[in-house]
Amino acid sequence: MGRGKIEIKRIENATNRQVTYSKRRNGIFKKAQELTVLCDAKVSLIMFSNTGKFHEFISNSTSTKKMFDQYQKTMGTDIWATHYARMQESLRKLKEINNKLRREIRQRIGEDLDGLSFEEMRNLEQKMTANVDVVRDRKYHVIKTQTETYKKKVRNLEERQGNILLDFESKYEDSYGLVDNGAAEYESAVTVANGATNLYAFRLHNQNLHHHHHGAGSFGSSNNLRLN
Amino acid sequence: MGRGKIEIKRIENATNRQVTYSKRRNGIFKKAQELTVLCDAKVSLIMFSNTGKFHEFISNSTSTKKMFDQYQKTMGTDIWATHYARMQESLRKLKEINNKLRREIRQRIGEDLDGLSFEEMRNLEQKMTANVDVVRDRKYHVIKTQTETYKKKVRNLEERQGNILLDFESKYEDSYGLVDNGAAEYESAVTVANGATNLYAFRLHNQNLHHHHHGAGSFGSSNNLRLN
DNA sequence: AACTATTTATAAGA
DNA sequence: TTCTTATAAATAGTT
Repeated sequence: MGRGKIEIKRIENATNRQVTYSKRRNGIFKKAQELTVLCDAKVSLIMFSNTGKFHEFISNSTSTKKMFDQYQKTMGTDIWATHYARMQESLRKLKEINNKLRREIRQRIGEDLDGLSFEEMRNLEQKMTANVDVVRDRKYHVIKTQTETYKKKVRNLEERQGNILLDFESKYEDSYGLVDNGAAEYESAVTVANGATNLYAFRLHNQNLHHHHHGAGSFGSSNNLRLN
Repeated sequence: MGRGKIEIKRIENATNRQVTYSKRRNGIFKKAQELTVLCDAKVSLIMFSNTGKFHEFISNSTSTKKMFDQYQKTMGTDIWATHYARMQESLRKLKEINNKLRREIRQRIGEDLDGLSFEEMRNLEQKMTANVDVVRDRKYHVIKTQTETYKKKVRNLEERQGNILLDFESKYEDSYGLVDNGAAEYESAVTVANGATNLYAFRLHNQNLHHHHHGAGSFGSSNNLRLN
């Protein structure tokens, strides 16, 4: 249909090809529109030219997304239908689980008990009582552990303090008059600040003294704090 | 293009419409194929007739799925991408809520308590104890209600039974010899079976007797069942 | 499903 | 691109 008959094969001249694409594209769109109206059909027409240019026709009675969905339903294929369905299913299940969890919690805080029989209530109460016991035990365990941790910390601190005192005494025992000297006080403070670093050294030469301290009770009831 | 010019509007004759659909469908498919070859283009053509019949054309250089993907990329990924993203988000949120609910329950059954401080444990225990109290109260309420319902039922049954007996006695008091008669027994059974229907009548002429029964204790400890 | 008188699409040229 | 126009192609109505 034109000045001459053409063979249906790729048009090598790019300009020609582009012109023909444009003309025939309009033609096919017109045909699609006519089919839509004449036959009350739904048509989705998507095309990309060889240069990547995009054009589409869609019957005004529908949308491209609808056509995609309908296509997939018809073909029974799963482009993303299965994925979509799987997500829907996941959502549904999660919501269901969610509701069950919520109900369980609500029952455990004393709401939503209307549907329960006496037996169910009895079971629920028993479970809850047992669970409270577990929590209570755990609580005691925590406070006990915490107390022991504090106890150890206190013991360490006391030991270190004792060591510092001993160290200080041995360092300055032959210059008693300097005890109130500012410089001496400064030294002491530094030692405390560096306590962590020096602690091990202190320990080494006080190992034997420790029992002595303990036995003599020279640091008072250090191992029997109120934290017990 | 035909024996006569036609107006582009819905063809009302169904047969005609179907024939035209068929002819034009072939025409448009041929055009699509020619466009594909001549212009090296990619075409996806999907159509549904008004009767729901499906037909498609796809350039042999591509596939419908590829066209879908390319379409979405071209359009800025916005057909079901947002829908998809929204679902993903919903899923994520639901999972998060779910985990929180699970954790709460696990804590309430005495698991997953490792992260809790003493204070938190104390609060949890207090909450749980209070909640158990609520459940226990509710349990008592249920058993009490249930007991009272049973009590009422028993009272009704006893009353009806008494009425039947009274009725029976008054009916046959002057023909004592018939008590063991089969017919009499049948009558009695019928009366019992129709108890509900006759109950009101019985009640009417036994209203005064009721207190008497009660006071005399002639039906035993009917109002002091073990259900209390 | 085939026929064919017409309409429509479009190839080539401007 | 758009218009023109000769000609090919499509198709409405008919058989």
